[in-house]
Amino acid sequence: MENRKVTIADVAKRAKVSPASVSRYLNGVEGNLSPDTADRIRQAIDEMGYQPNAWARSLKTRRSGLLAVVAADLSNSYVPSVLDGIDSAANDAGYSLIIGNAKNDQSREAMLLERLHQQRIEGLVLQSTAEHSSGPLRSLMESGIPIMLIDRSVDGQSDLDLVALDNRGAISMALGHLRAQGFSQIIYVTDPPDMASSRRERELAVMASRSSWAAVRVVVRRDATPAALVEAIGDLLTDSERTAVLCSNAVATLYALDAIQAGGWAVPGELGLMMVDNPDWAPYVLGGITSVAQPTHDLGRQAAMRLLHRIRHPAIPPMEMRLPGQLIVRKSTQ
Amino acid sequence: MENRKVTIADVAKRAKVSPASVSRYLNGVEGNLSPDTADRIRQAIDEMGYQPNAWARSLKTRRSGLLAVVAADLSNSYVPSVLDGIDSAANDAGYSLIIGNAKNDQSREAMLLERLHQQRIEGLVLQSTAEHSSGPLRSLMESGIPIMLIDRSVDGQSDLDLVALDNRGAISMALGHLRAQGFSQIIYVTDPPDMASSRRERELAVMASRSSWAAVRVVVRRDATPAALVEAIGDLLTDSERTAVLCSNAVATLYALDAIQAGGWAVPGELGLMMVDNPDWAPYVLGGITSVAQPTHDLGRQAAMRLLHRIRHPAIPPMEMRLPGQLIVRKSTQ
DNA sequence: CTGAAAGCGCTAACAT
DNA sequence: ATGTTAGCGCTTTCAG
Repeated sequence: MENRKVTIADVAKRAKVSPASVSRYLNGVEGNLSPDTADRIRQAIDEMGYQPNAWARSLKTRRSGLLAVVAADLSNSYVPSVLDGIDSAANDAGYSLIIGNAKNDQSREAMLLERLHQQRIEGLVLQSTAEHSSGPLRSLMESGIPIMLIDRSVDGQSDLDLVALDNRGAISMALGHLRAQGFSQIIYVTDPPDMASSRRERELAVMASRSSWAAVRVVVRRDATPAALVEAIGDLLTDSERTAVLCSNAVATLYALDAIQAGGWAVPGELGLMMVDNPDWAPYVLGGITSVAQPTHDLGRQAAMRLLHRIRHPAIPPMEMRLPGQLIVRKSTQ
Repeated sequence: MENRKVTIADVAKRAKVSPASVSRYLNGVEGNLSPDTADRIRQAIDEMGYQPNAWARSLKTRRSGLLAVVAADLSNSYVPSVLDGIDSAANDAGYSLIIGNAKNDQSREAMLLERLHQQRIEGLVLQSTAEHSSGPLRSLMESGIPIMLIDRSVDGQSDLDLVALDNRGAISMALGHLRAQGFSQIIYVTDPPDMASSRRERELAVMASRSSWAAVRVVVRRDATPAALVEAIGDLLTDSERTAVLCSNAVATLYALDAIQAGGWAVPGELGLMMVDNPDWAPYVLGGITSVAQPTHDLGRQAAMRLLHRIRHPAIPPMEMRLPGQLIVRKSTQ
């Protein structure tokens, strides 16, 4: 049955009722239909392969059933996992999900946000590429479209909701574990912290620990050459102290693994290793890499649920939600 | 400026022109406007923070600017990579992307497809969970909505486009490499092949190789217990022949790594290992795992570009596009 | 319980 | 070059 242009009117004609009744049937309205008409309508719909047109409906009801996620970088394994959580909550509520990939480019992010605004999304989950709100983001806010920030904040303490890892807690958990394992020197490997509050928070927490425990010697940025990390590790290993590398996330860990392979150091014999994040390969590399797992799936789910709640109750004040990491001890620090 | 309900009519009034002129301005129509009116319109739009309403536009033009991707399982690392490719092509063409996650559940997939149909997507990229076309999928086809299958076919040689890895070629590449490296026994580890033609194609290619090279001794399904794999490997290792494990994808490899860790075998000393797929951790596990890389990003891009092409030219006949894998030799097979 | 009619915001003839 | 008008397909008063 060719349903290219089957409209509610066609169905109505076929069922010998008014378009209004078909609409009522479709929406299961209270003021019920007689069983007879309902039947005829159902039948007509089946026979004609009718599919309601969501645009027309949206135009009238001002609800699109569309949520959007704009991620900083799709190729970071953090994102798909969070996305999975968002998707499941969104779908349970009958929403579809539009996805945007900013590719770590602020102007691209801005363009995406503008497009989504025109698409009349009902809510947005944003892992922002920018420190400060762009024009399109503000425009979205002014239109009263609920926005949930994840992973990273925007404009510091803003008036937007935020769901993110408790970065300070995660770092202190990691450092605590390393200290307990007898490591007395730490090399912290991180991405350049600009543009991502989460990175900055982690790095700050690492630095702050120096006051209570003067063990952190080096912070290496991933924008340095790989050789720089090899050298940094090599330098510290001349000491007699036990040394560990702590990585700010999974991608930074791959970078560190490269250096460790190049340097030929034994883990955990000569060098400890752990990371924030718990990718699926963590148990299998070097016999298992100790991790502070982020509750990524749950984080996405929470964000989406909160967003959906806010869509229904716009008045509730924004809040910051910090999810705890979970220490998973493996061979690389034992 | 509160732009909740700024319409083209409001802008028109403010700019003292007709709605039609504003529309013309928005769409950069040929029959040009005088620089003066254009200016007034631009100004009015700025001042009022006007955002065109995509639904209304779609309703009229019958173009939604929406593409959809429905993936079998978002948590498989294959998907985000392909998605990235699709996203970049879609965005370049000004389309937004709706994403659906079937979670390996056919009925969930069917529900998603129906929702997308109502959303009036202009095209669909589908990694199907089902062997055969569901009602909603057929309905989509009958409505003339272009569909690109990726990774897996549906209904065998169907009348839908397909973009996928050249599985036979990939397997023969892998086997050829193993043979050249002196391995004389192969254990093939795969997911249960039901519901995914790609898995079946790979397994068939492995089995077919037996006629020319009687080296493949065991095929282990991931639905067996982990212990089964340990046992299978243990059994074969009593031989004096060189043995390798070949995994059908990254997830199966994690499973095999578990067994290898449990068995305590040295790679590549006692046991070779390689896989189809090249996840970001491949270089770092066991000193590097030999891979046949899938061109995932390119696969997504090709699929999206072909889809966009088909949207413009519905008449072109469907075709099957097979992308070659690429052998990346690492330590695990040397 | 059901129908008639008025739009939602936009575009595309058709006029002028 | 610009304005008028008639819908796109649906929901929703308001009557009956």
